[in-house]
Amino acid sequence: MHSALFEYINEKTTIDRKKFDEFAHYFKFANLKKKELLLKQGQICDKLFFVNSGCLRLYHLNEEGKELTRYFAFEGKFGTDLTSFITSEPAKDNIQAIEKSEILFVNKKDFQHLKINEPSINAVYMDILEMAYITSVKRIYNFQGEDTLKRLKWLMAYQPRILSRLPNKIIASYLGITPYTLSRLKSKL
Amino acid sequence: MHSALFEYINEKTTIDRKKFDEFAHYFKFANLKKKELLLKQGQICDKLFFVNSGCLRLYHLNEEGKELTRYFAFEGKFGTDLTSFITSEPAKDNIQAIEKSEILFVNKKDFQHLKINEPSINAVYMDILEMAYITSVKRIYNFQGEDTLKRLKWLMAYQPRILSRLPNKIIASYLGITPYTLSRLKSKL
DNA sequence: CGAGGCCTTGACCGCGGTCAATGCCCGTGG
DNA sequence: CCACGGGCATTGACCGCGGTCAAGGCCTCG
Repeated sequence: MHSALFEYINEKTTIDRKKFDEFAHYFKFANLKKKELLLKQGQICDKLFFVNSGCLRLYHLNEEGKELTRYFAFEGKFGTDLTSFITSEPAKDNIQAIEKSEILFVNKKDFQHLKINEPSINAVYMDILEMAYITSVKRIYNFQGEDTLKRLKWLMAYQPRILSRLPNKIIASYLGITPYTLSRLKSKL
Repeated sequence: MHSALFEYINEKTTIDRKKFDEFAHYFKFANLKKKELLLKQGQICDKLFFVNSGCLRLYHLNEEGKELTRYFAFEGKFGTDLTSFITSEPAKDNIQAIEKSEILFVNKKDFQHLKINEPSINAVYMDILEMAYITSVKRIYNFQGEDTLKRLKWLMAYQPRILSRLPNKIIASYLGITPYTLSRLKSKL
């Protein structure tokens, strides 16, 4: 149940299984139905989620009611509204299981305790932050001054899983375009 | 010369001046002329920069030769191509002093040494990362599905310094629009 | 005082959004 | 197991935002 998490941590830093088993119980298990919501925008996000199987997405509704997807977390990855987790301010995003999913989750309090007492967890948090930052910056490059066709091609090149696995409606909201435009782009290939 | 840096660190964590003075020499001083380049895109960024006075910007040229600004670092802030600093891959951005500036800079090697041996520096790095992440995510919200007028209004509300201090050409490249459009937007108020 | 860069404005145009219609797929219940 | 309904994908017609290009005025700096 916790082995994917162990592998994740063991990849980022060095930890033996015995040590891991001592604190693994802080990470609780949950089963999610398709489309189940883990967090609503406006709530404070005080948990980290680790995806065992399935897929989470972060999205929000803007003023016009348009749905905008910001991030996907697939199996073997962490996902959360990090901004809210860091600042304890209301989250801008909803967190939703796109597919039937199995996850582990940990409280912010427990996690901070671990961060101080377990060097491996501190290293993992640093890594989560660094990767989250790098991913965000890539998206900025992609949005700033690139047309929709380039954005789609970038997605094809670097995140093909998203294209093959998720419905067009959600892909479009991730690219910041309408499903109509995405459909036309794909026909141009 | 190092007092602004001391204040920065002292704000994020607790440190006494004596301790600070022991390692402050790792942060070297430099004087920059207006428009001077600190880093060219394609080089590996192995330094952190702290702005004592003036202003740095990060920007790159895309395939069509259009200039896109990603970030500004004003006095009292750190600025660097964090992605390249973290991964040691070639930087996507140029780093340039927009105005005559005074900065401190520290090598990645020295900084990593400090990060391990000085808890305050470790805390500062964590804070730099968290703030950089949060700032990036805000820009994503702003680019994804918002029109140019909203982007400008957001800038007026949250980063008025940029508007009052920097030339329109650079502001436009930060917003991902042309100077022509920015000019028209401003006339609409 | 001259030259070059920046800001502004007008004319034009094309990309991408909106709206409507159609067809397809898939899940659900009889 | 089949029939139905609703959501998703596609496509056409239309339009408006924002980009491009050209021209003119102003300010700055050499």
